[in-house]
Amino acid sequence: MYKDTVYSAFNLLMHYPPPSGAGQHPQPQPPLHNKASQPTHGVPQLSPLYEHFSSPHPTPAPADISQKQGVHRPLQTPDLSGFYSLTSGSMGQLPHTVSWFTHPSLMLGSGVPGHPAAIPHPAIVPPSGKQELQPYDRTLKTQAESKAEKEAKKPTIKKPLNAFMLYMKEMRAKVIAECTLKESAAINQILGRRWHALSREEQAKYYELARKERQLHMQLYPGWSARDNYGKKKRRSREKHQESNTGGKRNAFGTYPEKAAAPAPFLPMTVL
DNA sequence: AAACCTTTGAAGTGC
DNA sequence: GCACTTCAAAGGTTT
Repeated sequence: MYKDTVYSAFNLLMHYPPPSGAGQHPQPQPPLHNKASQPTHGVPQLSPLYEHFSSPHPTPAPADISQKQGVHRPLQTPDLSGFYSLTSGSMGQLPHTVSWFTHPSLMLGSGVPGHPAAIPHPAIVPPSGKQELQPYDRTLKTQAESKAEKEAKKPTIKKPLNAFMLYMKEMRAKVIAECTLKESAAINQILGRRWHALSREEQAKYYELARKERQLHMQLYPGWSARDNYGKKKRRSREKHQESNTGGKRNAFGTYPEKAAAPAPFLPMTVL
């Protein structure tokens, strides 16, 4: 049950209280994304991403990576999720592997014109692994159906991760290890609280990293829009969620985070 | 099997 | 310009 995990997670939350006082949370950075200012031509300049965060063990440049069969590079498996992640860097130092593992251009995967190699990147995911239609029914399909099918088969270019998503990727394992929880919904609640507990400077690092990720994403996929992925997830009816309107900001599922994040009312005082 | 849950932030839509 | 919606990740849970 979600309640159970949320309640157990609450104990952990108590160790990471948000800054006292409403409105004391670090405010999101001003929009860093300036579409008009982004270059839309030429070879993407990748170096800033690798230079931004210093590391005692510098990550090889992408060109080097593409040639080496290094330990970090999974050549056989298409599932790169483990590599598409911030490494186990501490809060004070962002991992240096973020960008070249994160970014599609560096994975030389499909969807990157000019790259003959075919190492897929998590941001470029194949359509659902459903079986292809057999030849016999091809003649029965209309042109519109064929077109729609073709469209559905296109690999999906995922949205670049925002600052909080990058933070979650880095910290998830740590939180899981601390609280033994695995359920993402509960973990994410904890991460949300910790995110608010970060100083402005600490958050700024993730905002900057996210900005660079967006910038590189735009350079690689000039015509890409978040809209391209709209409607790819089927959703069940959300009507049941909308009745509990508290006036707060509603999330994607029609629920209200402020309400959901409230501590369990019947927690034993001993754990508080 | 696929959506849901849960978080924040970016970006899209509609008025 | 504002309010609302969708999707990014993740993995256990629910439908």
